Amino acid sequence: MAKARHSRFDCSPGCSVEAAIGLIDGKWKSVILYHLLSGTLRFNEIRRHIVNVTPRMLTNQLRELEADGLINRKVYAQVPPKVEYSLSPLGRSMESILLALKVWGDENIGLYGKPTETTQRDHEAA
Amino acid sequence: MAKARHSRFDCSPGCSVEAAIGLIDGKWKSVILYHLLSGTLRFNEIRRHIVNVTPRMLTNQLRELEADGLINRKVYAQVPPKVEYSLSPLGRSMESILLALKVWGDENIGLYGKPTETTQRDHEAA
DNA sequence: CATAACAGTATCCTTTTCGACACTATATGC
DNA sequence: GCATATAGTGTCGAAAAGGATACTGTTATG
Repeated sequence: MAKARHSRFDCSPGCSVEAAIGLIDGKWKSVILYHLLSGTLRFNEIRRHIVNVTPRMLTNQLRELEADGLINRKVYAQVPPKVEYSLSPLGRSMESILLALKVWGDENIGLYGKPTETTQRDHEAA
Repeated sequence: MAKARHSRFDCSPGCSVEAAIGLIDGKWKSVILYHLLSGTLRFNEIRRHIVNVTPRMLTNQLRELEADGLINRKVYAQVPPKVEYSLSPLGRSMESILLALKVWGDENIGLYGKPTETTQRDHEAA
């Protein structure tokens, strides 16, 4: 977001759904938020939690989350630098959504990133 | 999805969150699913619900949703053609997520597509 | 003296996404 | 005989997103 991929809000009434996911799409945003649910983290701590994220992308995603008011960034005037990221109250208010996504994902998604065949059969059978 | 923008699943344990939103990101997917919550719709009915979507994009998004097993596509051997789209059981299982996104969006997002100032203050005040 | 840790930047490049626009075939209604 | 509705497809191009790699300055540690 912040440069709004989902930015046409004249599509009532589904638009608020779009707008909401617009804030958490972007390759790494939801994972970042998910990890911050457990508490404040420093830049490199997040990096270690999320393998494969480059510093450039991490900065980028964190800045967008901050711009959207979902996280707080606290800089300590130290050297070497210390920067802490934490959920803002607004970010915290997404907790139930993030947890719902996690539960759904755990139940329905295989390691290859697609709903599993068996899952689909389970649902068909139901 | 289907060509997996969110496709690195070695990032345990937040990866299932990513995987789940990976299925519903893509410019129009969540809105489509949201509208299908109310029942089966034909191609042009969806088009009318979602202003601004081009037929090309709508086809594209519907095919990906179908490939991911979230919706069913039923073609009637008629002319002029008749094609009905409906949620699969797997798609239906996302209902609570979609509704949660809608509620959150309604509460926190202004018409410009960003969290409202007042909303952020409300949360700060809380 | 050299190295590691911190929190990033800068530059370049490729891939993906999205939108505009034109076009298809057939049957029905006027 | 012409327009309209159906459910799309095809091509093109612009813009955005994302990845690779190298680099910054300072301090503590060995």
